Amino acid sequence: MSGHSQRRSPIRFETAGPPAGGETRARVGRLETPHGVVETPVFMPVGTNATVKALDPDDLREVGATIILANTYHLSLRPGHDRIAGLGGLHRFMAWDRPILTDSGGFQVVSLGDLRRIDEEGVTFRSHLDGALLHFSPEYAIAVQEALGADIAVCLDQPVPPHASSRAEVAEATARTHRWAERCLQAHQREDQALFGIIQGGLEEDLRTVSTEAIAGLPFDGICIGGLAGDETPVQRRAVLDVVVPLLVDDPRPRYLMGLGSPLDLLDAVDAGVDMFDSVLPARVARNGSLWSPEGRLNLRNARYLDDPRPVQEGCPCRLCRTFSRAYLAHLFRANELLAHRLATCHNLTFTLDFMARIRSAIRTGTFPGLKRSLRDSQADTKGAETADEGRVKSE
RNA sequence: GUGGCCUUAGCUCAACCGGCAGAGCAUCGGAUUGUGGCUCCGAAGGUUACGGGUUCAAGCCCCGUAGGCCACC
Repeated sequence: MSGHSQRRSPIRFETAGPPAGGETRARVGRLETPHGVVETPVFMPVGTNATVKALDPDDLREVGATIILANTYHLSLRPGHDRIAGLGGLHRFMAWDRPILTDSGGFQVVSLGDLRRIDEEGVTFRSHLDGALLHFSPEYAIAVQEALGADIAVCLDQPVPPHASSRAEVAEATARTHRWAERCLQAHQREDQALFGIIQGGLEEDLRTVSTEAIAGLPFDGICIGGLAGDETPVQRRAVLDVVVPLLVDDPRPRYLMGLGSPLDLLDAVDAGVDMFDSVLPARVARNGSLWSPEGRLNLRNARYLDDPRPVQEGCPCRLCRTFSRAYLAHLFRANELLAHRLATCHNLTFTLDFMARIRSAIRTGTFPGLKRSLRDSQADTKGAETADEGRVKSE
């Protein structure tokens, strides 16, 4: 461990910690990276294939994205990390000059299905593109990410779906994740790229404790909390965060909960003390016709919107709401038009990033607990808007 | 005008020798959390063109009517 204790971090993170013993652990921060500053808590849109699906970089800036996530696994297969490196690196390749974080491919190992074998050396699995047998090791995941050249790389880990795994399996995957974390640190060379380690441990309190201490004990630039945003309940997730975050309370590094994206989930995790998030959720549901608003969720494929001249969300500054009606968007979805994807994605990302901006503002002014209570009581999250309306009517 | 074939869910079509009328698409609703890019799940939808007949039982067999297609005149 002493071998890498000399690492100089290419990022700086300043945070104003909340008063100890207060009502919330929510905090704001300022993350300086080689490609710019990121205000936290932050939501990172996911751009798997070096594109946030349906959007271009102008759209991304317009929706308020300050940092995005791209995917090591996918880009290594296509177009290939060496090709991207030869073309000047990921930032230049995709024409996005702001910060990027690359995921390690660990998640794909569990999400891409059955044909995989995990041993101490790494993961053997089949390409989702052509079925070719491939191998990912911690060292290879780092090499790929160094070639891509994102501002932040993360370790190859072994996430475990809590409900499909025994305690012994979670313990084994967690211990292996720690060993791989050390190998990733040893392998990582680029001085202009940060490296985050990943905590595992499933839903087991003691394993989460062990994992937090193991990862926080290594000289990473940030701490990821993995293995959540899956099939656990919000209560179970919060219980894990209430184990992990207090152990990091004096740790100056950013905390990144991988995979979380629904507004109420984000709110609760910020409250628990998390700084960074990513998720495919707002973009994916947008492409399937679900539009988020303060009143709840609108399914634009529903017949009720076919004659609705109002914008999806009154007063929303996004490309969709400032120009087009619900009726028009409903038509685009039914006609399977590509523009529906772009407009809906712009809206949901605007909504999500604006939501995070409101959270940051509330934290700064000390009103976050009130914001949290009012949002939670309104139960407006991403459930159906009409359902929420009916609930209100019934309660009167 | 004559002959042949046809008419089943909104659409395109299945349904063995007469034995509980189905599918795809469309419609309606739901899902989606470190992305395998038009996905997944569910629901509704029928006087089988119409009127008779035979039969324990008819989408299916018989008669008639209406409509459609093809060929011939």
